[in-house]
Parts: sequence; structure tokens; C-alpha cells
Amino acid sequence: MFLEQSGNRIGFGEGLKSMTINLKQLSKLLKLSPTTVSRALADYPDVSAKTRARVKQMAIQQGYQPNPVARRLQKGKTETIGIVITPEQNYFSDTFFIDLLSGISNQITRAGYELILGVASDEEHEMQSMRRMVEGKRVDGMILTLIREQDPRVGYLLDRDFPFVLYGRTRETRPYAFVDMDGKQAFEKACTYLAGLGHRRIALLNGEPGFMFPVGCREGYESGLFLSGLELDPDLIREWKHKDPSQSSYRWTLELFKNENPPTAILFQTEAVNGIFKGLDELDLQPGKDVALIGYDDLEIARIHRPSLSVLRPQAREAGQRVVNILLEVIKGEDPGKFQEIHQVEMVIRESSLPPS
Amino acid sequence: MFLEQSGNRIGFGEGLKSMTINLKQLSKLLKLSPTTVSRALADYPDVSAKTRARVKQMAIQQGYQPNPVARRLQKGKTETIGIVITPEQNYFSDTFFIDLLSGISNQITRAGYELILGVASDEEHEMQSMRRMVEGKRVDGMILTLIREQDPRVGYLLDRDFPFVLYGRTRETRPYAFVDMDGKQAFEKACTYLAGLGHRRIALLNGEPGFMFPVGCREGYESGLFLSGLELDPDLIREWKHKDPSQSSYRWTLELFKNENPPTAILFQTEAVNGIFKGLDELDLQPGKDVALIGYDDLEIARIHRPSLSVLRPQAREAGQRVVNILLEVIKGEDPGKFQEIHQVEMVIRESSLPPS
DNA sequence: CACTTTTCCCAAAACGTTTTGGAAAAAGGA
DNA sequence: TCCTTTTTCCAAAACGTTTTGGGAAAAGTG
Repeated sequence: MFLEQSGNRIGFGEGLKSMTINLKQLSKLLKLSPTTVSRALADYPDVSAKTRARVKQMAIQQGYQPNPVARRLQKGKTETIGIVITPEQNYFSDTFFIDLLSGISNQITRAGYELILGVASDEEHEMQSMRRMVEGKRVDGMILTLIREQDPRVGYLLDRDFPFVLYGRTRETRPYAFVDMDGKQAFEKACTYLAGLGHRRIALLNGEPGFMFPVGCREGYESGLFLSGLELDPDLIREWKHKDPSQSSYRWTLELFKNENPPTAILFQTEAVNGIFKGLDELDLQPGKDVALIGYDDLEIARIHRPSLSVLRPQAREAGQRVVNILLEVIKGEDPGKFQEIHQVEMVIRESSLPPS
Repeated sequence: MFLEQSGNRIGFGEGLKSMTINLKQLSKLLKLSPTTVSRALADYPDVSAKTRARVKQMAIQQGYQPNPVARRLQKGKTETIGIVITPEQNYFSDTFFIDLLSGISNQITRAGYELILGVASDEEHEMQSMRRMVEGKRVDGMILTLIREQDPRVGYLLDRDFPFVLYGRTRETRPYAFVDMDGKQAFEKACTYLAGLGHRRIALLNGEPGFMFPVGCREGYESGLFLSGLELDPDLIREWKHKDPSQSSYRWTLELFKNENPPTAILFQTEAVNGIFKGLDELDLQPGKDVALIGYDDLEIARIHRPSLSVLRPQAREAGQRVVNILLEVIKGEDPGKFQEIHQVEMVIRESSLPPS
């Protein structure tokens, strides 16, 4: 009884490990051709309702799942999207980023795609990691974050007509797809709000120059001042550095209040809040009491601090989902120029934005 | 002159987009068989040194890169490793995790593999995301983090003999591969250090119960007390929650000092530091001055705070690299039980660990 | 020179899908 | 009944690699 079964034994003493049945085996079980089974599962109209049902049932019963690698080869698509992050720019201290990533991941999974992650230590490795994905045919599209004003990644991808979507914007004249937060409008709103409360000296602690996001923040800040009939004082503006947000913002806070006419309110990105708190503490100023504060991003610290922090709250999860949906369209061949979204940012007033005392 | 070129035109008006030459085209250019070209590139000994050189040169010149999808199909490997993270447990506030990820990513890239990322909102989706990777044949192996004492993921993977490595440990009798930090030894070291300075009342603010890591921390703490001849006082031990590390640790800090015999030192995971600071501040106690502090994990806040925080510093990057190297061995078929590593944790004494006043 | 060994190369198969281009059977129309 | 149309299925090709199993030419050996 030692008959050759020609590799077709199914569920025979192979334990859970080989739940892995393939199309040919499944079709043999059904006494159908692989073609028909494949088409039945894909809901093609040229297979009868009866067989389709029979096929689907058997597929479920046998736990059949098409081998994604084989499908990708045949379809000429990797069904994969790439993203590269750079920890040095301590992006991750920010829960907003994990929210963004969460939105991205969910939507990608829903589409049956995969998200592959690169972690690069600096700008050079960032580019290298992306090139590996793109030129190595490892992804169908790229998602870019933490965009710089002049961003070589964008030119690179545009040059070779490779699908991508930015979370953010850059200075580039050719059309490309992006989802961005309306930092300008957000900071304008916050600024006019503070001015409306009576603040006349409003400071801006902005993100690192070279990146695109702070540009909008500053525009909004300036526009907010203008709309409120306030003068722009360059002494009230400074940037913190990605390398040490806390340290740089701490130093600046101290400087700021050496000013003979110090501010009564500060706008900033919440990432830099620790440095500001530390500085104010040293100056014996109560954050949110003696100095009004509005931060961009709703981190945990903003909620738990007493007084709690008023914030500008971007909807990172939703943005992540949009980024993916757009990227999938672009991969399908849609014109990237059609997809340029600027999302509104909500302002959450808590306790740290009182009128000046 | 409208000759059919049967799809073999190379570098003809296709722009940068189709730098994508494949093996057949390359072999035609070289007037060799695909077999030989493939073997030349893979350094097989049965191709002469001369042709090997010729092939390699042409491959570089033409920018040839083997299509990974085709290779994966043929080799029966996905060359891919999966990891699932759960943002709810605000793992990401911790730079240690991005260090771990960085080590993982680098080593994976070096091996020519890919890292695919799942983001799950809770325990159920975490399992679901992993099952999709495993049963959908999307990965060759899994990396698990944030391990629970009873972790269903481990049983699942062991049951189907699927390669995986834990960053951490769990309660499971069957052998499995892991890389863990010696939390026990670390907390023991910190505890005896503080006792050596003269502290008699040392508190422990530990991580959330149910997870494995706090178990070791507590063991180390108790052992440290014992070695120093100190009594264990259950009132000095409490856990914070992943959902709101700051809030829960804040409350506990306040409670702690209602004690008629309050502690002079606190051991904790640095993630919970904001809550402790806030509590101490409210009690008019200077953190690191009136109460000695040693945290586990060297976050930015630990370095910039004044007084700066003494910490236990795990080498997350190195651990990440080890995890990957081990996983690759397990995938090759090595016995997972052979790979059980416990890494030492360094103690960095800064300003926050003075003798009691 | 005749035989064996080594060197170098290649045709064909295989990996597991999906798509292409029919073909047989059933149904409809005159 | 005979022809046409529709329904339902399938064999073969294709995706781009690597591996298998030789085979021809060159080099060594007596």
C-alpha cells in the first residue's frame, strides 16, 4: 500500500503547519480546472453561480488563500507601499505620527496591500532606503513625510514617474499629489484668538527651518497678527531644532523674557513644550497662567498638564487614510495633480489660553 | 523601417522610468543564457571568471536588479519579516522603541529582506494582523514586542511551527527564541545603589500588570531590597497604566507621600516620569533633590531635565539587530531554543540619585 | 591517439497565480 | 431540424527568477 500520491495528500499528518493548500490542489479537489477556480473566486461572470458557490465554500473549508507572491508576479504589481522614517528627527515623540501611521496601515490592509517600512538614520540613508524600494521594484508607490522645502525625494520620484503622495508640501512646480494640514490657517486662527483675548505681544516658537511645515505656521502667525492689527516683532520669533527640541526651546524661552517688553502668549508645536515649561519654571512664570500657550498637536502632556494646554489638533488618522486612498488612485494611473488636499485643523481651547493678566 | 523588435528594445526613448531591465534581456545583450547570467551573478563556481566579470559589469552598467517578486516565488520565501505594533499602548512615546525598530530595520535591509509593519488598535486586531501575515504567506517570520505574561501570539506561532523571535519573554514552557533585557538585574542594581547611598524607603512605580517586563523589574527590586537588608513595604509599590502613564503615576505619587513614612527614592520606567514630576511639583518636592529618582530608559527628558535623571539604559538598537539575526537563523531551520539571550542593562548615574537629605 | 576528467555553459522545469483565446455544451430562434 | 447565440468551462501562456540535469568543448592522461 505504498502508493505514490504525487504530492497531493491534503491534510494528512502535516499538522497545522501545512494549512497551506494551493490553487492546483484545490482545483483537483473540486474536479475543476485551476482557471475556473481562480475565476470563480474572483467573481468573474463566466462561471456559473452554482460552481462559484461550490468553489467558494470549498476554498473556505480548506482555508485556501492565494499565494500573494505568485499573484504579484503575474499581476506585475508588488501590492506594496513604502515609507521611510528618520528617528533622528525624533518624529516619534509625537503621538500624531503614530496616528498617521495607524491611518495609513489600516487603509493599506483594507486594500490588500502591504506597508514596508524603512528606518534611516539621516537624509542620505533616507534617500538610499527609498531608492532601494523604488529601483529594486519592491513597492508600487511611496509615502513621504517630514517634507523639506527643497526635497530631493520629490524630484527623484517625479523624474521617473513613480507614484507617490506627500504628507505635507514642498517647493516644486510640477504637479504632484499631497495631503497637507492647513498650518497657516491653524496658526492664524490661534493668533487671532489670542489677540482677541487682548494679547498684544504674541511669540512664535516655530519648527526647524528647511522643513516646509514651519513655513505655513509662520505665514499664519504673521497673517493673524496683521488681521489683528498687531506689529510683527522679529525678536518674538525663533526656531527649535529637531535634534533637541527641548533644549533649544528652553534656551529661547529664557532669552525671550529678557526682552524689555516680553510676550504674554506663545504659539508653538507641542513637541517643544518641555523646553518651554522648563524655561518658564526657571523664570517663576506659571505656564498657561502668566503666559498664554497654544500648541500645535494634541499630545498626552497637553491633556494632563495643569492648566491643561489649548491646542491645534490635526486629524492625523484621517489624513493617513486619505494619503493611502490617493496613492492607490495614482498607482492606478490617475493624474497626481488632481489630488491636492489641505485639511482643516481644529482648535481645542482648554485652560492655557486666558486673557493677559 | 517599421520592424518588430519583439519587445527587446533597450534604453529606447523610455526615459528613466524603464531602467527596469530583466534577466532575459540582459542575457540577450550578453549573448548568454539566462541560466548562466543568473549563476554568474550568484557567484556559482561553474561559470568562468572571465564571463562572470563580464556579466557583472554589464549588470551594473544596465542597472539590472533581479525582480524580488520572481525570486521569492521561485525560492519559496517571501524574504519578508513582519512586526505588529499597537499604538494604544503608547509605545511610541518611548524613543527606545524607535531605536529597537532602527536596529531591526537595518539588519533586515542588510540581509536583503523587507520589514512589513502592521498597526493594530487593540489586542484583537493585533492577533488578526499577525494571522493575516502568517496564514496569508506574507512573511517568513515574525518579531513580537510588548509581550504579555500569557501571550496568545506565542502559542499560536508555536502551534504551527512558524519562525518568530520575542523581544521580551513570556510564560511558556516550550522552547522559543527571545532577546530580553535583564530588567531584574537592572532594577536590582539600581535598588542596591540607592540603598548604598543610605536610602531606606525606596518606592517602585512599575509598568502595567499582565505584561512580562514589570515582572522582572519587581523581582529585581525585591531582590535589591533583600540584598540591602531592607524590608519590602507593599505600600511603596504601584503600577501605572499604558492608557495614561502620566495620569496614573501622578495620582500614585500624591498617594505615596500621604504615607506617614514616605519614600526618599523612586524607581520607575521613564515613560511615567511626567506624572511623577507633576505629583512632586504639587507636593513642593524637588524631583531628584528631595526625592532620588532612577528611571528605566534614557529618554530625552531624562537628559534635559535639571537635575538630570539617572537612568537604566537598555541598548535597544543592538537588541533589535540581534532579534533579526536570530530570526534569520530560525528561518533557516535552526532550533529556536538555542537562541535565548538576556542582555545586560547599563546604569547611568546623573544628578537625580543623591543620598537622602 | 583514445580515453577520462574538468571546465563552462545551457534548455527545460518549476514556483503559484491570472489572463488569453478558444471550445464544447446548452439554449434560443427560424 | 439546422443555425446562431449564450453559457460554462478549460489548456496554455505568461510573469521573472532559480534549480535541475545534463552536454559539448577543452584539458589532462596513458
